[in-house]
Amino acid sequence: MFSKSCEYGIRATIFIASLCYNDTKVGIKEIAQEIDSPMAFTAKILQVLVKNDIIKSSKGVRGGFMVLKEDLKRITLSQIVVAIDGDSVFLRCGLGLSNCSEDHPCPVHEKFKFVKQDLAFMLENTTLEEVSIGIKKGTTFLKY
Amino acid sequence: MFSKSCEYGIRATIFIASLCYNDTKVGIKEIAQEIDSPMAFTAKILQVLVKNDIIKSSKGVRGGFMVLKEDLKRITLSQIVVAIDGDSVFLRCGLGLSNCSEDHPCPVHEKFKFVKQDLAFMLENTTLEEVSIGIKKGTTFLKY
DNA sequence: TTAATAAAAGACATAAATGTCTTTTATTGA
DNA sequence: TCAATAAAAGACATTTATGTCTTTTATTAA
Ligand code: FES
Ligand code: FES
Repeated sequence: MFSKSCEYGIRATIFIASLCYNDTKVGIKEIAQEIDSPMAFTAKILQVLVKNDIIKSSKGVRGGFMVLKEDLKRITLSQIVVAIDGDSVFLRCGLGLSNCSEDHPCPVHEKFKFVKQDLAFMLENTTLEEVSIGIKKGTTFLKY
Repeated sequence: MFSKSCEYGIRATIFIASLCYNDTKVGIKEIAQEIDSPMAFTAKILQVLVKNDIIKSSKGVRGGFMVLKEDLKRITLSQIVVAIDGDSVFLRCGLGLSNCSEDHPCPVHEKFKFVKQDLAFMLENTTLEEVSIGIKKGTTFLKY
């Protein structure tokens, strides 16, 4: 469904968000531990998320990553996915034709249309707040 | 969504199926042309589909690939996908956790569940017959 | 029975995704 | 001002997916 990069990116963002209630910044080492991901690789992905205004970062002593409390309702899964993997998951032809359109449909176009719409709708309407609550409460998990 | 292999595999199978009404076998060269795919690579994928009883093949003069008419209703997109990519698209955790379960859900488990179910249902209930009709009639396309 | 044919099989090549390491830059607190 | 810290940046390494080429095997028709 998503690339590894995207999976790590979502997991990292949710973890960082789950800590934002106490305004704590968190370092890449702890993030990688908590989501069980390769540290250096995850760091690269976080750079993209920072550039896309999804998470904030600060360098130096007491630096780290954080999500702004006011962003919890604004940021959706869709924004994270698009930042890392692009919009191909929703828009691409399911059979790999160069462009997916009603004018030149592949044999599964009508069927895939709904699945892709559902996925897009779900991602666009799922906020960071919603998915980070479970982590804070301990009812959902980010590793194993 | 699917791997390139799987995309080519589905397209090839649909094309072969669209010809099965006149019991014509078709060679790899023509298949690759009609679905605009790399010929040698596509040949490899077709080997897998033959092994999985999705298409038939015969070697030598007047040999080629075909789909049995009686298989048109039996074969579903799901079978093709599983043969090539496995069942990870339906079963894997959307965030890459090692196993997706109600007992140890990731933060998007409840949301993804429905999307994955819908996809699985669609693929399991879409027959080769259904998707090859459009190709025969010329209302759907396998390339560009 | 042989030559032509076409898929199967396997070795090899290339590109893309994933992952690691080192150096640089910015920040902070002593 | 300086040393310590941590992210950013960039070069590099490894693995996986994608794609190609050659040889082998099976089939057919002459
Ligand atoms: S053309 Fe293939 S999904 Fe739209
Ligand atoms: S545990 Fe992640 S989708 Fe089920």
